[in-house]
Amino acid sequence: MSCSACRRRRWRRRDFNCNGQWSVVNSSKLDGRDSSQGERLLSRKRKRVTLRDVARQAGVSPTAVSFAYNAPHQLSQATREHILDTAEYLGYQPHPVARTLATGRTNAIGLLVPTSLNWMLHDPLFTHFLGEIGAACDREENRILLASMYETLPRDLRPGSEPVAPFTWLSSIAADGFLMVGIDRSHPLSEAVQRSQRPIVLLDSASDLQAPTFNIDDHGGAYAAAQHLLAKGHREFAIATMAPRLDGVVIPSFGRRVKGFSQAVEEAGLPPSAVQIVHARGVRSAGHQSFQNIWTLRRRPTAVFCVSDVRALGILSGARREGLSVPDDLAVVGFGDLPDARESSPPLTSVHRDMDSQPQLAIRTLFQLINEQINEADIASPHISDTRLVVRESS
Amino acid sequence: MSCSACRRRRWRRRDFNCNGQWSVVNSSKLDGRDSSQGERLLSRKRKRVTLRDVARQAGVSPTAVSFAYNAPHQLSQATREHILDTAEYLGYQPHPVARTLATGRTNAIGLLVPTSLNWMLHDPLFTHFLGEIGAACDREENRILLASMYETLPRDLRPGSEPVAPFTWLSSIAADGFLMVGIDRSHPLSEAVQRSQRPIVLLDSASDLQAPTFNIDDHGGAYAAAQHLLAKGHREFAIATMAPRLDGVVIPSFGRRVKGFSQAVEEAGLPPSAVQIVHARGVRSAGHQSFQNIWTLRRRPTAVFCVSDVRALGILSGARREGLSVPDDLAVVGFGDLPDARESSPPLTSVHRDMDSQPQLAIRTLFQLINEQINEADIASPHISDTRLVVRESS
DNA sequence: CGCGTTGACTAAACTGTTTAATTCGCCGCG
DNA sequence: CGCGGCGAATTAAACAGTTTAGTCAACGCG
Repeated sequence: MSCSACRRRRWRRRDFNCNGQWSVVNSSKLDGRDSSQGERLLSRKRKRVTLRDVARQAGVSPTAVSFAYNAPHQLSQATREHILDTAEYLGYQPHPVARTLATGRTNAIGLLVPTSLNWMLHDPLFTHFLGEIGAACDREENRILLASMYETLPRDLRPGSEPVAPFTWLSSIAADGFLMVGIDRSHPLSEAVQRSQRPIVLLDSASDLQAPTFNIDDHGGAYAAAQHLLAKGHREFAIATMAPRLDGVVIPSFGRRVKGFSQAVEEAGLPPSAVQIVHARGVRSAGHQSFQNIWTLRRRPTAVFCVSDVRALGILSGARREGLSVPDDLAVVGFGDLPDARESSPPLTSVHRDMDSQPQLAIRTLFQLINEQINEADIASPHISDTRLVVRESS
Repeated sequence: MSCSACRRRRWRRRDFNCNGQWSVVNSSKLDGRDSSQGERLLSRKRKRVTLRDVARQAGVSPTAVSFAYNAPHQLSQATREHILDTAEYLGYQPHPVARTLATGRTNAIGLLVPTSLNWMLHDPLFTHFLGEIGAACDREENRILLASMYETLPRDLRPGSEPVAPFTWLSSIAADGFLMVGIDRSHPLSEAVQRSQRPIVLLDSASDLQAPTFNIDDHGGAYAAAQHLLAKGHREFAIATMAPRLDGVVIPSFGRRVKGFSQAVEEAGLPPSAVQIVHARGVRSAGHQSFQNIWTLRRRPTAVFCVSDVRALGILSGARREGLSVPDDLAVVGFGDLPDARESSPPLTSVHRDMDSQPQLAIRTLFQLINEQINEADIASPHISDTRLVVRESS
């Protein structure tokens, strides 16, 4: 356990003797740990061990310590080991933030969502995206910084507490690039994010930002759903969607779906009143709420189109609870074709979208932008992937 | 649009004239934006506008610029507005990392998981936790930094690529505190995290760390499940759990559940061979896999206990696909009592755990530690909340 | 008139790393 | 013996903010 470097070289700092020091360390390792824990409980503010402390103790320059970790070939083997030993002895922990400041890399990507985190994380589609993004981050040894843009909405859109200023908000997001999911062009923060000069990729959004965009054919999928229901003879429809601006958040893909469905109905020669739109906030709970709203409409629809599968599944279970028969009393069509849609009773008719490759493409593009392997200009945008209706027993 | 401050006061820097400057800005605002975008496409490395640039341009000290944002009352109204105008004009964006370095706050909490992010994010229980944590972060205006400890596992545990050194790993996690979920004491990184001197809270873990721990009564819940099945007359059991160390990760709560179940069976006087353990990797897919594994056992069990509900639900659908009757051909009991457990067909018997208050308590404790409102020593630990068996039709 | 106070603002130190440029000694070579 | 080159380690300058301890002038007051 003696420090080989010390035998071969005299370090500047005379009072540091490897052999002596190490014998002390070895004998009191456990006690040392315990006592430091005690101190820690007394005061968290204990001065942190910095790279400079290690350098001083080891009798080398700070640069040498940095090299010991980041550029081993710049140092002789002996010095390197001596430094690492010293660092271990002092309990040195590098400061992530300082390192980031100097290198310019945070090794994190910012995942920005328009709603509250709570809301988004209860949406199975989003958590599925998160899984795909996680897989990519696993590969790149990056982290996900999950941040909600909800707090920054002005007071009139989001009743409640004061909005967080874009300045304050952005200046606390340390990420190398941003993946924005479900962002509408009306969002007051999107321009600020763009100005931050970091790479951005958009997913399921509507935006004027100069950034690669990955969407799906919301309009076409919803249009097909309406055609299907019209062919089945339905003439009275409901669309179940999110509370519009009630929470201040606009999810653009939902809007496109509503438009697509309505357009098909209109083109079939039916009056606009044939489509009634019901709103419900929440995610998981929105289904039940939506069902109530539909069932208490004066003109009861015979078919309901939901902007997401979670809502549709909730309506199914609401209908079951009410003793209704799906599809005879009410036909239900969802959007997204979650795995659960196949397993529900009855199995849910839904607009299928590719849940995997779209986010994969987006996150890969983001990493390529961050690593400067590609240029924004190289990307044909927006990238729109197909949707198709999968008919099952619920319609 | 003229700068009121300029009218009242002469700024040191003579070549900055608010009125003149502003007229230029106004007339070329769009062009300016466009050309800057062009530049940006050419080189991302364009020098960033710093606080010092703003100070120079505005003819004030850097301190004043900082005050303009962070301590407005220290400055006269006029100066403050002048600075903000100048900052806006230059397109100043504060640097999150520099700010963090100086203040010592990242406004992010590190959520550390033992598996790959991909794995964890497909687990509905975990994403539910994530939702609760997200809600707390919404309130505290914090972000979630999602980081996987999987990469740091040594090669012999995790075949594949080289492990990331704890040093490197930790030095890229910029968080004010850590919430660790499902961490086993055997994990090589947990000690390193503790040494980072930042607050830690553990959830569903097994650990020697000096940190508040929030667990549930895994052993008791599994024990009750076994008793229930024994009372129903079952004598041949299977336990469906995760691949043990095959992916190198040990989830301690799963282990406790296996132990609890086995112990009850043993205490009933049955031989150890009455409990066969089947392993499956994956999360969502693990259910189907588990079912296959169970159904091909030489001695077929009549009842299966799953360490999680996802697995149990997968087994249900596997059995359905095979044309089996649950519970007649195979009784199924899950653990966790997810909302989906009530909706499955047949509804799933499961060990109920409180999914909400446990993570809420954990995250609240973490924020209190970070804000130094409480001390580690104040917390009675480990905190263990009750579980209870909810019997439904699957058993 | 001298003294203490207040308001507005600044200089300098501080946060903890990385990295480009440089020095220093040593070795081999012409 | 001088010189080029090399390996090892150092110096100093970033990185981009915050914060402490002031300075300085104006002001009120006894």
